[in-house]
Amino acid sequence: MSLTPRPINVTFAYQQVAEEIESQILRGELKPGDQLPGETELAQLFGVTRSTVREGLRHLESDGLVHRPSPRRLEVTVPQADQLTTRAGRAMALMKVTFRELWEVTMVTEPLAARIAAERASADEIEMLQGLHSDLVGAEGQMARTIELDEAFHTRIGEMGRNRVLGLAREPISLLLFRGFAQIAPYATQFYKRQIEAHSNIIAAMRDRDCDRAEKWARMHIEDFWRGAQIAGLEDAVALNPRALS
Amino acid sequence: MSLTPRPINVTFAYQQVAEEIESQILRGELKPGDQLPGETELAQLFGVTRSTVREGLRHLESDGLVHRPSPRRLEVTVPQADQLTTRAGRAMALMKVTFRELWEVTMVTEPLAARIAAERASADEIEMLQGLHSDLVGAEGQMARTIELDEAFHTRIGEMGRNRVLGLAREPISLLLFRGFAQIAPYATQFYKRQIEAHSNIIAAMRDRDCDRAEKWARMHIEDFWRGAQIAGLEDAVALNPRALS
DNA sequence: GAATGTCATATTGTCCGACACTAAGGGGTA
DNA sequence: TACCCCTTAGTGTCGGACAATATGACATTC
Repeated sequence: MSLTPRPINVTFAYQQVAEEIESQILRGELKPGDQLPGETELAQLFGVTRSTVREGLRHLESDGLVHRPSPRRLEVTVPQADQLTTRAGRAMALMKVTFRELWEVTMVTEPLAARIAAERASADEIEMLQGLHSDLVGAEGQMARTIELDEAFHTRIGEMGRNRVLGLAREPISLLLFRGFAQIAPYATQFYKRQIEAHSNIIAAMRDRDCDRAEKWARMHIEDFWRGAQIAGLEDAVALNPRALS
Repeated sequence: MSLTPRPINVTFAYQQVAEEIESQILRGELKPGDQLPGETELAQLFGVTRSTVREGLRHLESDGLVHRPSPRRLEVTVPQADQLTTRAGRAMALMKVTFRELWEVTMVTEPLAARIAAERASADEIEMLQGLHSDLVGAEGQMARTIELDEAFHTRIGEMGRNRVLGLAREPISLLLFRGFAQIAPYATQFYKRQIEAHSNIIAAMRDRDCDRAEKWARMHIEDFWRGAQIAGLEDAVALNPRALS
């Protein structure tokens, strides 16, 4: 006879506190913006000590489900995108993902981002993107600034399609991938120029609301990046931790 | 004159504890698997109380950077995929993303997953996938089980391409999207049959190592899903919280 | 009346000390 | 060696304490 291996897990008090509050948030009984009672009150509500409540709150805080605008206010909130980005990026860095893995996914996300951005971006947004691009052109030679602006360029496109799911999915990936720029540039002299050209073409396509063209140029842009990575011999190199730069 | 709005942030002791340990992990000084000192020792190391250390540890624990195999062991670990999935899924549910957003991204991730799976999966893995599919066929009529198996089918394909970045990116999305199955099936009678057919064709293409065909069928599969969603009027409906089912 | 300044209060961040429970390792026995 | 018992250290939880300070109420000034 086989005993079903159900991993029994003792749930400690602080976990139960966190789970209970989390559950109420997910069930919609607590809505983002709602303010929670003080720690002392929560403690007697749950029948535990304040220390225990605090540990549970740290958990929720780190999950991004609650946050403190000021030390005295504790309110429910929806997890912030940048928090998720940080976490996912950290995880990918720690699991030592390769540039190949990052690139394969980027090959489909960036073209999609460009396509829906071309379809939905406002004229103002396109102009802002043009501004960003101009800054990038002006920053030639300054590696750190170039990377920063390149990232910003792609992030903006990712936001312009008004698809939050895509935004969430592509951000940590592109952040890690485009950091590779620094390692590629020295090897491929034409590289920089072609990146600039691709950016220009993407913006032009967006101005014309030509989704197909925007998508195509984005794809070529990322393909180009890969060629650079190959020249630099980075295909199966481990992507750097974004944190390492800041 | 404009005052630069520098958001002053006091960092509390428990945050500093967490940040210090986190930083050492990210810098590689602490490697996954390493065991950390006890709370009491950490407390005197950092010059704070045990309570303070504990709050910091809860933070790291929730981040998935450390975990306790048993209450007595505290070791460094790389964030687990399912943890990230849960978090991202929760976030998307709370920000009330629509099926359209989920679908748009899925339209590029699943074809990619099928393509690289067809290229890299072992014969055994393809057989296991076939097994999963057979179970799915056998589960006709049982909605909950059908959804569960459908999710598993897609997850497996996502893993078979051996691209962890894709795995991380697509999992929370597909989880949320395929839950919509339950809402679609009642409206579209042909729907179920066509999903089954698509799955079969994907497996067949994988057997032939025909990447293009696998990709094509995956795309058609997801397009089909969208047609179903349109019939059910779900395009801009908010995706359900996965938690709501469990 | 609006803006500014003062003050009392409640709540947080941190500390200390304590205790029950149990996982882990040590030593003894078969 | 393999098994069992026992000691011990470390965790989870508790209760209480205190300084610092955000907050809202109130008083003052223009």
